[in-house]
Amino acid sequence: MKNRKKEKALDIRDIAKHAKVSIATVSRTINHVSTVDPDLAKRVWKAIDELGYYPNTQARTLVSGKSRIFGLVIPDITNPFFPGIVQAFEEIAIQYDYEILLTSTGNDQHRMEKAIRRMIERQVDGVAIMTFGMEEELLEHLHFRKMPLVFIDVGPPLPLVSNIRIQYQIGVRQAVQHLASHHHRRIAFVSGPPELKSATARTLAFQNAMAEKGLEVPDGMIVSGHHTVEGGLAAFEQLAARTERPTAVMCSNDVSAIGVMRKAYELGIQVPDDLSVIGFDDIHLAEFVIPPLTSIRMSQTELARLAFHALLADVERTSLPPAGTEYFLTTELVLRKSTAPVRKPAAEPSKTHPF
Amino acid sequence: MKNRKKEKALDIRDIAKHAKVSIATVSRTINHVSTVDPDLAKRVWKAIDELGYYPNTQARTLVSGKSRIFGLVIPDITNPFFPGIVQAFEEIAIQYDYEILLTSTGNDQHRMEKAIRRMIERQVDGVAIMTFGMEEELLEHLHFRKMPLVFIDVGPPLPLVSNIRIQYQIGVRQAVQHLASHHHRRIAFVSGPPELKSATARTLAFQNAMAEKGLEVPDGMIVSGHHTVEGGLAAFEQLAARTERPTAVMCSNDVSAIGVMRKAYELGIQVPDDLSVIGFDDIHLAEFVIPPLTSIRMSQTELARLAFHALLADVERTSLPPAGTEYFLTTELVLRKSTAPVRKPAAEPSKTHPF
DNA sequence: ATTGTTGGAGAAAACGTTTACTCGAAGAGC
DNA sequence: GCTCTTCGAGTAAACGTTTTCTCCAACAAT
Repeated sequence: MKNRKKEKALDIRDIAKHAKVSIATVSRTINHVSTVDPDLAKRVWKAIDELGYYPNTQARTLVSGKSRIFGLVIPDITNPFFPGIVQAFEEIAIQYDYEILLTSTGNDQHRMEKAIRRMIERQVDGVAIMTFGMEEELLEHLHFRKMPLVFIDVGPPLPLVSNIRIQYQIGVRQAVQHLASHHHRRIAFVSGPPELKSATARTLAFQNAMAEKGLEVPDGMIVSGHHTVEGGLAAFEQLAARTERPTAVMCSNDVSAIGVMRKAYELGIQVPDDLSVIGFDDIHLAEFVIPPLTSIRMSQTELARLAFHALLADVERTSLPPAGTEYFLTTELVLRKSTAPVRKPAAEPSKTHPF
Repeated sequence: MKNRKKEKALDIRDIAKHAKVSIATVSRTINHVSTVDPDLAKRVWKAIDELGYYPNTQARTLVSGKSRIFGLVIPDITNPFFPGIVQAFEEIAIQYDYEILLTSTGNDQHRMEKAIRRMIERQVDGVAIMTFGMEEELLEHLHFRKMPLVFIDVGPPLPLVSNIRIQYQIGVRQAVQHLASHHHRRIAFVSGPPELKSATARTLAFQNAMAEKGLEVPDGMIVSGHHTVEGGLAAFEQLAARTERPTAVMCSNDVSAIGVMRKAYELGIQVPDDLSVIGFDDIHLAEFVIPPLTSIRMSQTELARLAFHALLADVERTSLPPAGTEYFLTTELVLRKSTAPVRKPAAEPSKTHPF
């Protein structure tokens, strides 16, 4: 009869009894309410320590209505860009005593919906979404529950949701400028998956920048790399088969850039001498691939920081700025060794080290 | 007076009222208890759907005592090996309706303890730990609460905790054999952080394999790469400065191998012609770096699967195997292009493409 | 017909907290 | 010295579920 499955974990009541105070006092002590007598508090802490008590967050959440959990939805944890963000997000969350419920959707609409549903059921206090493509109905549910929301990159223009807008145009313009100044004219673009809004935004930025420079983008010079290494591989294979091969290719993210570099290498095309490559995201590894990859950088730390604070501002309504704010994140070109001036087509094969 | 902060989310009571049944029936319906009348169940589901009800997991957990959350502790999410595991773990967790509380400790003892504490407070049903170095006291708390535990790689030999033992010796032996058959004698090892048990286990496996082959490992031929690119960089710089430079280097993980390849490149040392490099982990990217990295593979999917099932077996005591089981995961060498036969030291510089 | 069984639905008691609310003691003002 | 505040601790009522228990109806067996 006394033999339950588990020994039944320690209660706030056990602490109260042991410290000879009421449970309310224990609760107040734990929550650092100032009105509790220092002597009593000391007794409580002592009891907590001696007995090895851990408060039950679930019970806490149930009554307080705040779970101190933020959901974080990313498309693909396997793409090194996102772990960087997750890490930064976690670091700041810990500081503020928040927990993260992470989910990697693989760009799958259905999994994303499941994830959001689970997050609601777990009573998250808010969710940051890095991947767009969400059903109206789900969004309505979220909205109906007044769930604090922040969309990173490209979100829907809804009244109360915050957005972090990444200013692609800046970095892309710098990149095109850089390439153009090195006499590149035939510049290809390896885009992301077409259903991903942030990918199409990057593509658009590229097209605009090219137009600004008066450069043409012939048909077939924009091809999807699906934001994966394999995608990059396939994309460049396609590009390389053209009669008029591009002298430079910009990629919608770094891992697909790694893919095109690799395919170029396989085909005996030297980067950067025969082909300039520019990535996007500036993942940590970009600096260390061979040759080091020139990339368009956006700060993962800053992105995470903005997202977290947007959420926080929304849940603690007191602090500014209000929900529905737009935040902006700039991008910039960081030059490394994967680009070079365009060469005369008929030149002899290059020597060895590109740097 | 009626104006609460939020509209107060839907209740199980609202559903009961709307479907004209008792809350017990609603609960039973949701939990698929077979005894509920199909007609009533239909009414309940209809109400749930119409009203857009999401059950409150926190309340559920509170009474049932099961949170359906597993903690997952990894050392560094920034190292691509771990995202692979996280992804596999998440996939299988979702299948079983479990949630993951992920934490990346950065090999920091203190952060790890905090993480574990938070996990206990969140009432996780078990935790998988991929990084060892834990205070006795914390372990005792865990043990005291009968928390299901699985250590991945190198865990403490405790009665009721499961362990997944990775059989390094196999892959390492293959690697040394491979190198030896290509006439390498001076083989260096870039190890991981010395405080990481799994890193020292790999180092030990290397030493044993070398001894088996009758190969010497002179002082200074084992140097720490800290399992990071930067560490690999520094490690090889040190190695390259030796009068007797190694002709091959094995690394305790892939990212440090990427570091040594990069440093070699900087120094004008060709991989694989002048230097053979073998990594460890076989991350996805290993196949795509230049040259493709030969590595010692262990299946991330399998690792995650084993860990999850170990935990699951422990929480649902019915199913075998029991808690405290040891699982084994093999490793194997996967050959790519970063190794080659040792060359005569005085040979001329290599041509260009290694493959 | 009467009594047992069975099966399924509802009532009510947990689960471990926070948070009004209550209440007594101590200090201030007259 | 008496009432009026103020302050801090304890009591009790939530929070949204699951789950045990109770109860009633229906059906089987005598």
